[in-house]
Formats: sequence, C-alpha cells, structure tokens
Amino acid sequence: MSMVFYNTLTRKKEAFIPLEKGVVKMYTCGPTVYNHAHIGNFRAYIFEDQLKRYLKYKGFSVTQVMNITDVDDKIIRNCSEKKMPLEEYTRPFKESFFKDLDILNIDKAEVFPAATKHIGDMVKLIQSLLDKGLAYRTDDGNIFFKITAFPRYGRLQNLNPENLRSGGRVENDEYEKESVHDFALWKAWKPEDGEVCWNTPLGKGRPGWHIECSAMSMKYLGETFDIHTGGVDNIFPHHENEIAQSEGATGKPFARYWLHCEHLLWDGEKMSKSLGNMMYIRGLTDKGYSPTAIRYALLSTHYRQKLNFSLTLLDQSEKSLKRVDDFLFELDQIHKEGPVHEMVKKEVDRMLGKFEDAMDDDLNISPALASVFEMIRRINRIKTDVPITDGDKESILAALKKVDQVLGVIFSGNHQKSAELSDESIEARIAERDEARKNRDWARADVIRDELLKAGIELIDRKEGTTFRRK
RNA sequence: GGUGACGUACCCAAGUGGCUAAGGGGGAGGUCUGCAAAACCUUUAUUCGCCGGUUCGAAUCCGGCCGUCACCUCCA
Repeated sequence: MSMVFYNTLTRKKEAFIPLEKGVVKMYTCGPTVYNHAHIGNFRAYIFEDQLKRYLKYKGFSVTQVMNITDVDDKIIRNCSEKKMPLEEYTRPFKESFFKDLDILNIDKAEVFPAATKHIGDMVKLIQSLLDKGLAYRTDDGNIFFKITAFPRYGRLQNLNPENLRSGGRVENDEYEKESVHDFALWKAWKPEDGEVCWNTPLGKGRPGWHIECSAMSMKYLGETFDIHTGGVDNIFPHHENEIAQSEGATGKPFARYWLHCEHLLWDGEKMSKSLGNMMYIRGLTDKGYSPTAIRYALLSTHYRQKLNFSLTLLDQSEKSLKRVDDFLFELDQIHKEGPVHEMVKKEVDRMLGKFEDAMDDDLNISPALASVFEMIRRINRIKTDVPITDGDKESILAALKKVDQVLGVIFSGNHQKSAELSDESIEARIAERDEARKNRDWARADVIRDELLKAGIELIDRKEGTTFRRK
C-alpha cells in the first residue's frame, strides 16, 4: 500500500511520507538550454514523469518545479561566439525542449522557472550566506561558498572533501578561491561575458550554476520540500552544493528524498559530445521510430539501472507495444451484450494488484509492465473458449486506462495511422474482394488485398468475414 | 588513488534465502486461411561471470578473483 523510494541521502529504500498529507512537492533539475536535449536527458525526464504520474495515481496532489537553466558558462561562450543576445540564443533550444516533452507525452511541471528571471532571489540567498559567514568575496568580486564552514558537506555521495581529486578542470579555473573545492555562488563580470550581466547589490555579474536550483526550489516549494530528483551525475557536485547553500542559509533540512536516475548508455558507453554518439529525439523519429516506442524504451528499464539504449531496443519496444495494440484491436471487434465474467474480473484485478505492488516498490517498472502482458495473455486464453462480453471489455479497458495514466504508452501514444481511405471505400473494396473470392478468382482477390496493403490497410480474414486494420 | 553500480537464455530484463528462475523481443511448433498476412496458443535457462565458504536449502548472504560501466567541480 505504501510506497518506498530509494533515497540517495540514506542509501536505503524508505517509506515515502510527504511533509503534508496528500500533497507532494518535488523539484527536478531541468535542461540547460545551450543545445537540444538528447535522449539521455529525456531518460531522466521520463523517470521524473513516471514518478509524478505514479504519485498522482496514488492520489497525491503533486506540485513539480523544473528549472530552465538559461544562463551558464557554455551559453555565454556560445552567445559571444555567435554575437547573439542571450535570449535569442536560448529560445530555439527552449522551444525544442518543450516540443520534445510533448512528443514523448511527458506530464508538464507546474512551474518551469527560468534562471534569468530569478536573479533577485539568488542574490538574496547569496547575501544571506555572506551574512552568515558561509560565503566570502574575493578581490576580483567573485563570491564563493566556503565548504569548510559547512561540516556536512560531502554526505550525499559519501565523499570526503579531503579525497576530492584536484583534476584538470579545477586547475583551469582562474578564479582565486581559498580552497579549490569551494564553489562559485556569484561570478563577477568579465569582458568575455559581453552583454550578459546583471547589476545587483552584489556587484555586476551573474550567478553560479548551483544557486539557481536552491533559490527557485525554495521559492516555489518552501525551504523544506519532499522530493528532489536528477541524474546520478548531479549528485556531485550539483546536489551536494544545493544542500550546502540551502541548508546553510535556512538552517532547515532541504529536500527530504533524493532520487537519482542512472545514465543511459549508447553502445555500452555514456553519450557525450566527445565520443560523438549523441542521439536526439528528432533523429529517432526521422528514422521512423514512433514517439511511443521511444517513450516505452526509455521507461521500460528501472530508473536506477543503466539503460543500454540502441536501435534494437527501439525495435523490440515497437513490437512489445504492438502486442498491446493488437489486444486492443481484437477487443474493439467485440460486440456482445453481457456482464463481466468472474474470471475476467479476476485477471483484471490481478493485473492492477501486481502493477501497484511493483510500482510501490521504488517504481519497479519491470514487474509492473509484466502484469499488463500477463493479463493480456490470460484474457486471450479465456477468449478462446468463452466469448468475451461488452461488460468484460469495459472492465478490461478501464483497468488499462488506469495503468496508462502512469505508463502513457497504451492509449495516449502518438501512433501514426494511415487515413488515406475512408471506412466506406475500404468496405466497398472488401465487398469487391469477397465477390471475387466467391467466384474463386484468387488473382483478383489478391490484387485488391495488395492494393489496400500498399495504402496502409491490412485485411484480416476471419470465420465471420473480413475485417481491416489501419497501419 | 577515492567512491559506487552492474554481470541472469540468442537480445532486452525482473527476481535478493525455500513453492514451476517474471515479462517483452527473437527462434521453433500449432490453430485459423483458397493461399497468405495478421492475430492467438504452446514451447524455448536443471541454471543465474568464475572459485570457495555459510546454510537442511543460495541466482539471492559472506570472501576472493575476472569482466563491464560510472562519479570524483558546472554532463540527466
């Protein structure tokens, strides 16, 4: 009945109890709009979508906040290279992000705060860290968080600050800070930043990366809220720093449950620009894969498991979904009055029970999906000796609609169906073919069948007559 | 160097002390059909990377080894 989630903070599965009964407040790290989001990014957004949809399924009222990072080092660099204003540079990436969310049938967050619209909130937060002695300003005007002043630093990833490797990227950092591990809250304006800067009480400059999530999450969800999610790569340093900034400023616990999504791999390796193996939603739909199959492929592996994405996986996903589609098609052909059979009801309840038990257990998607396929097979078996009634049909459809509130791939999918021919004209062609078949004119009958197939209409010959299906 | 995850059939993937090792894809057989197609049904791992140990009993717990992957300052 009750849900458990694996909490990165404690490294354990814990019963989920929101701060306020029946209400869940969650924050998800959203995109940095310096490029199009790739399928690896979307794996995380799909996970968050599953989480949110399941919470709603369980009756919670959910407020989700997803940030849009529209100012950061990469964006500024690209803007100045292209000599474009920030807004103009990020706009197309924002648009494509929202378009892809729609394509993948992802439930939208209630709030999508943009970093550039919340500079004031960040400045206030930084100010309070300065006041509390948790941050310091260097001669060049930058402001850093002093991690030695926050003893709990490092607990999210079990990292001992002493053991942090001082790698190349740190050395490249030209800012003068007290400790290499201190991170920037505020970056003073430099000529390379061009037009990108804000004049604030902290000086002329721009915020560091981590501060936006602290400022915006607390603004919309409160100083302490229920769930914070992101990819595993965000655990350190991003989420670690968020905790330090937020708890340092408020003295209160920040997020209560931290859920992290594993990476998606392509050919067994992390997708990255340097490996040249980036894959985007658009690239997959251009290859002819349906958005529903992409969604299915992204959600069908448990979120804490690495997902080895491939075109083979997409092919398999298309076929798995087709099995469900076929079942619905067959169900749609049924027109027989009568109430639901006891044995059908039993299978439906069995599916719903297994689905919930699985999802309650840290969103264990595999058994949850298995419950759907198992019901399909069992109902098909029943159908071979007991005629299914309209009552059965209703009961089955209601249950599938229920689980699809979470899955979003059964009814809500974007199946492309051929619509060239009207039902009437297809029926006429079928009648024509029936006539030919009656006359044993197989050649003529097969020509009609082939023509319809080319138009995306598949004929199905049954005992009761020929029916058709759009592909 | 530090931290962590993983290794289950041809492929993807559940199961984490004991009933028949889920489910999907693929393969093989069958039902239906004028022939097909589609669909549906059945079937497909005496065995869980390897080697030891604990236990009445291990894929599951412990130890070692091998292999893959990730994180360690701005990547979901």
